[in-house]
This record gives sequence, C-alpha cells and structure tokens, in this order.
Amino acid sequence: MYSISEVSRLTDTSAHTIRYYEKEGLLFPDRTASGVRQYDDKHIDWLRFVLRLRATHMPIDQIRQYVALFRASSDDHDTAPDRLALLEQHQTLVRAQLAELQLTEQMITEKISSYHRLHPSIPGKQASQSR
Amino acid sequence: MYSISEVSRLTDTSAHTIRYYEKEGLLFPDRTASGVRQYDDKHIDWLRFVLRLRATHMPIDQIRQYVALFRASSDDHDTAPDRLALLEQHQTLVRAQLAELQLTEQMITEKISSYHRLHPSIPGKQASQSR
DNA sequence: CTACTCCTTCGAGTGAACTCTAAGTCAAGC
DNA sequence: GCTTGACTTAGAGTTCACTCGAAGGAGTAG
Repeated sequence: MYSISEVSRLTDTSAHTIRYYEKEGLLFPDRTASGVRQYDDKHIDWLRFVLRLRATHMPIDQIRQYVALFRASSDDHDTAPDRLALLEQHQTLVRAQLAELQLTEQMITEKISSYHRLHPSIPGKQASQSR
Repeated sequence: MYSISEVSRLTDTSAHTIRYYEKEGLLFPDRTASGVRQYDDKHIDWLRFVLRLRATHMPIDQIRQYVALFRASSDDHDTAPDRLALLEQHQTLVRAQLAELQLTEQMITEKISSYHRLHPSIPGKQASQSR
C-alpha cells in the first residue's frame, strides 16, 4: 500500500491533483481508520489509465461517466456497452488528433528545412549533437 | 478581400476569436478607411498556420513571439535563427504528443477489442456501418 | 512530552483561451 | 431618410483543470 506522496512520486502527479481527481469522482482509494488515503497497485494502474486519457484530452467529466458506469455495473445491469461507446467516442477523437499532429509535424519539418536551405550556416538540433 | 465574417466561415473560427488573435498580436489585417478589417489570401493562409499551431497546443504567447520575430526581421537583423529555434522547440512537443497519442490509441483499441471478446453480441462502429 | 512530518478538509485563487455584452458606427437597400 | 445587418471597441464573464493556502489531526523519533 502506498501513501498519497508515494503515488505522487510514482505517477509524477501532484498530491493536490490526485485529491482533486478523487473529488471529481475519478479515483476511489482505501482509507486507514484515521482517514488517511491508501493506494494499492490496482489504484495506481487505474490512475495511470486516467492520466493517459487526460493526456489525450478526454474531459474529466467524460472520464467520470466512464468510472461511474464501471462502478454501476452489476449482474442485473451490465454497463459494458455504454463504456464501450465512450471508449469508441474517445478513440475517434484520438485519431483526429493524430491526423492533425501528423500534418502539423510535416508542415513544421518542411518549414525547418526551408530555413536551412535559405541559411545553410544555421546549425539545427542534430548539428549540436554531432561529435 | 474578405470581411471578418467571410474569414470566419472559411476557417471555421468565430469572428470573436479572430479579433482576439489580432489583439494578441497574431494577425495584422488591413483596414478600410472606416476601420473595417479586410483580409486577403495571405492573411487567411497565415491564420490557417496559426490555427495549426494552436491545434497542436503551441501557446499563444509563443506564436506571438514567432510573429514578432517575423515582423522584426530586416537586412540589419535577421531573425531567422530565432524563429527556427521556436519551430524546433515546438516540433519536439508535437513529436512527444504524437508518441503519447499513439500509445493511447493502442491502449484504447486493445480495451475495445477485449470488450468485444467478452461481449461478442455488442456491435461496434464497424457493425453499424455494414450493409 | 514535544517536535516533526505527513496527512486531512474546505474553499479560494490562478492562468489560458476563449466567449460574450453593450454601446455605438457605418454603408447599402427600400 | 430610415432600417437592417455587419462591423467597431473595451472590458467583463465563462470554462476547464488545476493549484494553493490555512488550519488542524495523526503517528513516530528522541
């Protein structure tokens, strides 16, 4: 079991943010008798998953919905289809971001090499690396 | 020449945002005698470039620096090296975002197919497309 | 017992990027 | 000449996702 400061170090996320995510309904750590948060490896894996979604701009609100569905799932009512729908929605966004980034990467690379063509004297990143 | 509302339509950006970008020093349209903004094709190309940078999370502040360098360039003082440095810095960020997105795309795809393995009855996006 | 460190909560503050409002100007069509 | 619609400005408001601060409690070392 890990304390919040250990989780903070392990995931490179501030303790403030970890508590904030809990308040927003994204995390559900255990507590000691005196109320101190305790995290196990599954909690950490889950946090890492959440951080991935955030890094790809899934809004906190949608992540909360996903978590809520997870926790609402039962034998009576399986929420897998709804979770799947949320994932597929985000997948579409991630792919759109990928497309945009790839285009922009090409554009920047093109611009950079045209600078080099005009000013062959300017060293680029690779030049300061060599030797 | 285009009015702000035409540019808004052409670039799918609100007129509010276009004026905001101008206030932030990213755009420099012409003006009619009575003060109405007028944009030509070069202005639109430039706006599209700015939107690309924004879509890949280059802060407005850095874009402003880039533009300022552009406009400050002269025979006396060539700002190309500084602009190049800004572009290379952003290129690094874009590549980092690409890497993160690719990892997350794989993760989501994996999760989605594991849902399908557990619930073969749930139709995915491709299923609703077929027929 | 005391000091120290880490933890707790609640609520306020921050920064970025819009987004909107209000009050007013201007040119074109009827 | 009047209405309409698009334009102008400065500045206020909104949203999102943190980020911080204050005040206090719990557990361990000396």
